Amino acid sequence: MKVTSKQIAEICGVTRGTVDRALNNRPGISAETRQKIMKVAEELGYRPHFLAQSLVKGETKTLGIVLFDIHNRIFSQLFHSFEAEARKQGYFIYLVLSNKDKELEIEYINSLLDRKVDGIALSPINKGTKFESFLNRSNVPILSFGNRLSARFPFVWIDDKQAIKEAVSHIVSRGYRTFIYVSPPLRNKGKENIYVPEQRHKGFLEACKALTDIRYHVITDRDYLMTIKRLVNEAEDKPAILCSSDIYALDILRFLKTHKIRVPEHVGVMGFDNIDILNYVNPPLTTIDFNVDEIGRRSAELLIENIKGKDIPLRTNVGYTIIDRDSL
Amino acid sequence: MKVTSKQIAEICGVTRGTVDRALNNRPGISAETRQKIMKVAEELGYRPHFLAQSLVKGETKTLGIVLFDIHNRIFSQLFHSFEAEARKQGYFIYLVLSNKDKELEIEYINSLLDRKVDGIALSPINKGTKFESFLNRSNVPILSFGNRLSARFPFVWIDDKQAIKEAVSHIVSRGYRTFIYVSPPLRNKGKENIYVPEQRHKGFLEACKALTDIRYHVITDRDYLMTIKRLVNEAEDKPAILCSSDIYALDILRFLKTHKIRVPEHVGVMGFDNIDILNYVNPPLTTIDFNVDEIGRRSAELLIENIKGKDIPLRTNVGYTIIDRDSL
DNA sequence: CTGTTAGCGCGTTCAC
DNA sequence: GTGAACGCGCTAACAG
Repeated sequence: MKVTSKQIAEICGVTRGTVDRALNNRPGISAETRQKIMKVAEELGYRPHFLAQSLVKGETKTLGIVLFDIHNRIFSQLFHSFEAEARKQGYFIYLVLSNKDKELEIEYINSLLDRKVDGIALSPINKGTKFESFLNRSNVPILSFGNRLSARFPFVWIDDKQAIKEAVSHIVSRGYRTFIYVSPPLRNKGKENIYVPEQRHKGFLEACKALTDIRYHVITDRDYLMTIKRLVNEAEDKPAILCSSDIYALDILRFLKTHKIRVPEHVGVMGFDNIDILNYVNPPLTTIDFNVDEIGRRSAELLIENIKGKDIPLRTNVGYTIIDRDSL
Repeated sequence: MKVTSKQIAEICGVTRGTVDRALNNRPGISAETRQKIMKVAEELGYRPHFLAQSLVKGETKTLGIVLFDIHNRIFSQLFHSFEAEARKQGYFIYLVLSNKDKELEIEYINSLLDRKVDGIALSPINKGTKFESFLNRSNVPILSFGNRLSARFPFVWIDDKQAIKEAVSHIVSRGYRTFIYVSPPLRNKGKENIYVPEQRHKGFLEACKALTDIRYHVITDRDYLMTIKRLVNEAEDKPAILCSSDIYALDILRFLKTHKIRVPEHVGVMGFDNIDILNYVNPPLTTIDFNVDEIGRRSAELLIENIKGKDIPLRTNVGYTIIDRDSL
């Protein structure tokens, strides 16, 4: 079943060196013996032993990708385009899921390194200098997306801060003057890598502070729905609820519906991410779309370039667009 | 940076054989030298070279999983539990996406075999004896889910046929007598592996034929929405639309809403799969839930058992439940 | 042109 | 207890 180059050598009455020259069409071999070897190899269905090749070449043509969440559509979509691009270039992918477990993430990265991946793409949940020096010791190219590490690691994502600012402008242009901003908890700031929600939050604050005649609230509670209800009731004019991700917006839309609060008549809602299920939601949600496929593709592309020794940009932003629908 | 057992041997003034005995705590070594070696290994941050180990051991502790679709929530969820179980047992996963491309699927499987994975979990898009003899030549355990191969390959899934039959009973118990069944195209039957839609379709037909005083239509067109509209208009009594998957149901709900056809007042709708986004849809969709996590977990578990030489069942069904909501 | 040799890093007999 | 030697399957540099 498993035929080796040694066997082919014996059958052809030559040595493995010669077989190798034929198989990898290298110079220094007569057309005649080459043909013969190729024919035998073909007949026997010879396939090189990838591990043995990797061992001697020092490269595995394998990438590791570490995600903290696969249920989030963004990441499964991102994986899809990452994998497609990597495959085109002959790379296979180990996909590992850290589930936002910081220790597991480190354990996984160690295992990937043990397995000699040529590079790692990472949506990190760890942060800080200790973690980064751990990464630096690895000696393989590492690229990040989603949450960011320090400027030393190439990062592919969108400009969250700017995007939120534009969202605020957009909402203001719709006539709103009262904002409710919904974000995941931000208190783990020191411990966990929550770059994305932080950036979006900062963007929101900066946008508001640059405006006059604006009221705004930031909600980061776990049971944010009750807080929202209270704020909506207390509001003097029609408020806009800006969500740091569509998932919150969906939850809120459902909640408002059960409480007979109408969107956009009584309150405006805007999301972020444009996850595909928005197609089936009512009312159609205004949100921010960004090119996830591009993030995946570029990440693979850049990581591989880096593996091949090229310098790559430390920051790559992909585009985004406000998708104007009926919830504002 | 990369420290080998050879280096440790030199430092400790012993040979690699001895180092190996210490590292893999095997007998035949004095406690003293063992301690010394372990200490040095620790200090140098020694990590065994996984490829070299794999090469000599003949196992890679790596599984391949081939999916034809990652955008389908079912599969990303399935991967999640598959990976978690595999990880517990020390396996890493190559995730490859065939995108329903039959040739790509074969190419991928070949590459996985080249890379000496210990086993493959497959949601096949190919079918037939030729494909299966190709798989058989591989000599590694192969397990399937989703679409099925012949009885020679272990299969982990649900009993689609029985589930649909129960769905029909459920709908009948709600008083419906007219059915519209929506399925993906079935004409590729000979070429492509469409086991799941076939089984569900068969189940539907069998259920209907066992009943009297029942009218039913099966729709497999690409633009099924127009057909549905026509059928709903022509129906003498209130029809139930049974969908072979939730995605159709969502599309249909949206379509009906834009045409002012009310659910369930004018027409009933039922889905299949209970994808998580149903939480945000209105009206809440009646559907069939099945234990996807269990499929992923069991698949990994069984595949690994098989790798270890155990016999495993050729068919494993996980449970399902009808989720009764408000669309019927 | 082809054969020989020496690794890649590790596991596993054998002797001593 | 420890060392020496061979093999996993392949690549590559050096002779001839």
